[in-house]
Parts: sequence; structure tokens; C-alpha cells
Amino acid sequence: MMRWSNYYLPTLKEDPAEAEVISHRLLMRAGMIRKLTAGVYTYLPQGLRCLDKIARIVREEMNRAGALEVFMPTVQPADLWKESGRWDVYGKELLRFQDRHGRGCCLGPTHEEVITDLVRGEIKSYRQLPINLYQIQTKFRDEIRPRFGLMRGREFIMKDAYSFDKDDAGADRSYQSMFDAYMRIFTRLGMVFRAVEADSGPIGGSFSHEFMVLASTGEDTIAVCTACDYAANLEKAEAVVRGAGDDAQCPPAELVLTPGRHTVEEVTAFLEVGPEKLIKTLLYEADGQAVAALVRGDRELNEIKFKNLLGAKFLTMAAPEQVRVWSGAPVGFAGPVGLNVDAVWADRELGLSRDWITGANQGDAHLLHVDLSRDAKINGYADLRQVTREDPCPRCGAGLELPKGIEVGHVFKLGTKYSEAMDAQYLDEEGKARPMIMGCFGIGVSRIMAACLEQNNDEHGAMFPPPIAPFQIELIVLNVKSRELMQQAENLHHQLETMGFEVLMDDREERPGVKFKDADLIGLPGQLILGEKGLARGVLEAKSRKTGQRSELALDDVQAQVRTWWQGILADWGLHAS
RNA sequence: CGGGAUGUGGCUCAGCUUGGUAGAGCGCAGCGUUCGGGACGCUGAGGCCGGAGGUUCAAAUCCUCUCAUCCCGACCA
Repeated sequence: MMRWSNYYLPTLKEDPAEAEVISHRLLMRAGMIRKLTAGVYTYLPQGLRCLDKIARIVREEMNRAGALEVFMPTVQPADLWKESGRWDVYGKELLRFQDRHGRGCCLGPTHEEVITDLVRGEIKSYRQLPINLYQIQTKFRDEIRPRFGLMRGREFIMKDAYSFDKDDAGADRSYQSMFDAYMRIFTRLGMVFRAVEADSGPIGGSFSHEFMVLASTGEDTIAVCTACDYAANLEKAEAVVRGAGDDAQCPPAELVLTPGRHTVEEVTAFLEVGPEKLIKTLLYEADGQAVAALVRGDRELNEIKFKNLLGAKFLTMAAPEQVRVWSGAPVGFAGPVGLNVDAVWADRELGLSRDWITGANQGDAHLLHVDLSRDAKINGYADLRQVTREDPCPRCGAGLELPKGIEVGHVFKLGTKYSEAMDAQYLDEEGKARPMIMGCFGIGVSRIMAACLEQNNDEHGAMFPPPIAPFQIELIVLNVKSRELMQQAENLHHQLETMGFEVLMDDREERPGVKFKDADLIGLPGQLILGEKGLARGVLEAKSRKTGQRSELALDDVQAQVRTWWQGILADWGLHAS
């Protein structure tokens, strides 16, 4: 039995100055979290209850899918990371430190190394496979810029699962099983979400899906087909080449002076042509190599696509000094003709025409009538650009929408990257040693709490979906000083708990207005209001936080009436009684 | 790491331009009146003005440095 007067639920009347997005504001105001330092938060009782609800659902579905729960350490030895090769690859996001003996350590941002190390010591035979181990644990990633409260913290809670299979087919089954589990999890959590194809790095294929909660404050953009079920992260979404090729002969290239015009807008305005006539030449350094990417003037390069195409570990935009060396001109005048780089890649779309405008690789000049096949050395044509709203769905050709999403889950087929690097092998039926095929599957447990509030709120406060609400019902006692009313309330509270409800009773000596405001703010799905006027008539008032709908329940038939009322609230959320 | 901003009772902020011994609202404690959508009155507690150094008779206020936080960008399986 929880009474507000004995609880620790500090609500805030005003928005904290530091909170920018709605979920952050509400988590603070509803007394669920408090910041300790940048990107690091304490969960107050109300926040912890919510977190536990989310974790419980995740656990249930993971267990149902046959995964086994473990609990790995947060502190990890550098040696393991050196073995996998990530000690040098993982950036400053990996918080490194030394223990008293000077041994390198880090706080785990993820646990591939630890789990691989665990499994390789124990699993030696194909008979022991497949296996899927998971944990719900605190991760630490020293983000350059933590922001938006729980949405992008440095310390956060994550469920991470790792599957080990003896062959590809098994790994695909593990993947599918996790995918299905994730669908169930996010459905049960009461969230509006999409599973989208995600960038899977050098592994390729569609072996990576992200689970995105749709919300305008999301940090990711996704491409969603308006007709079929195609959905992909913008990083991955394929740009379809449209329009007929133009094989008209291109006149000889011609140098034209464009003094001081270095942006696409400046150049095309000056030459009085549309930006789609121009080729943008973007210079990058990829693992020490100088490379150029060409896209149409009105397009954006998709760096992820480019990086994957090159198979590069690091891809950084060239500094102005490098641009000067490679192109022989200041930034803004680079072009593919005579460019001094190791490789030049063009977006597929550039194959459609043979008459382009490009930078001339000399200051204040551009070239007209550039035919890439005639005038430049192109290593190849590939899908390099960002998809736009004007592009068709790569599957069915219908239109695309580009909504924002919050990534709350990621399923990923790892392959043998870690098992090979760390020598996690088993003996197959023929006694041959083979690396295990791995998969990794993450869910941002604490982020879900924030994502949920991004999706479920109004001007009065939070609106928690019943499955993850800290309590299901708030019982508001209007006049605590009335002995009779309090007695009724205690009695009712007891009955509700007997019925299986989690109830927070607001028994504070506050004016009714304060309690109503707080109730809406903390957003428990059901509110039961017990006042003296109602009591005199033998009724209490019931309100659904989501719809705001009020009704009266007869006290002499409370249990049945509460049950029906609660069914209605579940229905408000599109849920069924469990 | 670049750009911008902000640090003043628990919270939200004013005061800084033009130096002169620190304010408001909310919250908190007490008393009284109120009591179905963040009441009102009175009384009271609570701040070495982020930190260090400097200028000055005198610094929240001016100068320098530093730390922290937030925003934009870059970055990020």
C-alpha cells in the first residue's frame, strides 16, 4: 500500500531550465529522475518503478524466446578490447582508466568482448549450440554531447543479448527469433513503432533492423513507404535512379571564371543554371587515402553509404589544407577532372547525363561540359546520396515519407567478427574447428522511458501506457481530515490491491487543485477521486488520464465497476486485459 | 573539438550596462482564514552571488584565468 505522504515523489511546478525536450521536462517534473552530472541520472522511486516494468516485459519476452539471463561486469579489462581490435578503433566514447596496478580498464559501452570471452571458455561443441545470453545492465558511453535527458545519456540502461550459432542458417533463425521477440516487446509496451532496415556496415544484406519509436523529437530520420511495408533508416534507404539517360554529345569542356563563388547556390546562380546541372565534389580522407565522392549539386552525400562502399574504418571530411593539396584550389572549386586523389566515386545518378558543370581544380573557376566518361577517371558508380521526400520507394515505387524516430532497439547479425578475432571456436560434426556465428540484440531500456513520454503527453503532463505506468491507479482523497472519507479510502485502497491493482493513494494534506494537477502531471493511467460530496451519494469519480473521460462508480458495487472502468482504460490504449 | 549562451537561497528568475554591504515568485516552517483544478494574509528560516586571481576605499556588478551546465554543429556498431 503506497501513500503519497510516505513516498518520495517530488513534483516540480515549473520546467527545469536545463530540460529541452518534453520527455526530459516531464521526467524531471513528475519526480522520476534527477540529474547527478552531465548525462548521468538518478532514478527516483517513481522512475525506477517504470524502469522495472519495462525491464520485466523485456525479460519475459526474452525468456520466452529462449534467451538466458546473465549479468556481466561494468568494468572490463583493456586486454579483451585489444584482442578484438576495438581498443584502438573505439573512440573517446569508451571511457578508459587504469587501476592501481596500471592495468588498462574501461567502462563497458557494450559487451561483445566479455560475452565472447565467457562463451569461448565453455562452449566447445556444436552440441552446445545455439545459445543466446542476455543481460539488463548499465552501460557507459562517454558521449561527446549527452542531451535530451534520458534520450542520450552517457550512463544508461540497456538490455543486450548475444546469440551464438554453429552455422549461418542457425544465426538467421536466432535473428528472426529476436526480431519476433522485439515485435512482441514493443507492442506490449504500448508504443507506436516501426521496425526499419538499418545500416549493417560491412556485413551488408538486410541483417540489421532498428526498432524506432515514431516521435518528432527523434534523432534519426527514417524512410517509410506510404504504400508497402518498406521502412529503412535514412542511412540505409536506397536512392532509386530515375529519369532517362541523356546520350547527347557533350561539347568540349570549357573553363569559366567564377570568382568568389564556392557554394553550389553561388555558382549556379552566377552561371544561371539549376543546381541539378552541377556536380558536387566532396573530398574525404578514408583510412589515410584521399577519396572523392561526386553527387549532384542538389543532393546530399550519404556518408554511411560512402564509408561502406569504401570498406573504410574511418571517414572524415578533408580539412581545407588537404583540399588545397588534392585539388590545387581552395574549398569550393574541386572537380573530378585531374583531381589528385586515390579514388573517385560517383553517385549512380551522374551516369544519366554526359554534360555536367564541375569545379576546375583551380581557384575561382569551374568547368562547363564535363563528360565524366570522357574527361575524368571514375572508379565506379554507386548509390551514394541521401534519399529525399521526392524519391520513390525502392520496393514498390510509391511515395516515401521521412518521419523522425527514436531508436529503442537494434537487432544485428554480427557474423564471425568477434568469434574470429577472439578465437571463439567449436568443433562441428566432423571434428573441425569453426568460429561461432554471432548476433547481437540491444534494447534501450531507459531510453524507452523517455521515448514513451515523447509519444504520450499533453499540456497537463505525462500519460503512461498501463503496462509501464509506475502505478496503475492514483486514488485521490480530497479531504484527508475527514475520518469517514479516509476510512473509505483505506478500504477502497485495500480492495483495489486485492484485485491486483497497483495503487498510489494521494493522502497529502493539500488542496484538491494541487492534487488534481499533480495527478495529471505524473500521468498514471487511471484516477479515482474520492470526495465527501460523492461519498454522500455513494459514488466516487473515475477518470481516464488518456482521454480525460470522467465517470461515476457506485461504491456499493466498486469492484465490478472498477473492473469495467479499467477495461475501458485499456481499450483507450488499444490494449486488452491480460 | 569549433560556435553561442548561462552560472545569484531547494526551483524559476531579476539585479550587472552606470561598483556602494543581495531581491521577487514558487517551495519550505509557524499561525489564522480557506478547501472539487496549482488559495489568501501575517510571521519566519534559508544565499561567503560557480571557483581563483586582479583592479578599487569598496566587486554579484569591471578585468584575467578556470570549472560546470545548456544549446547549435562536427562526432557517434
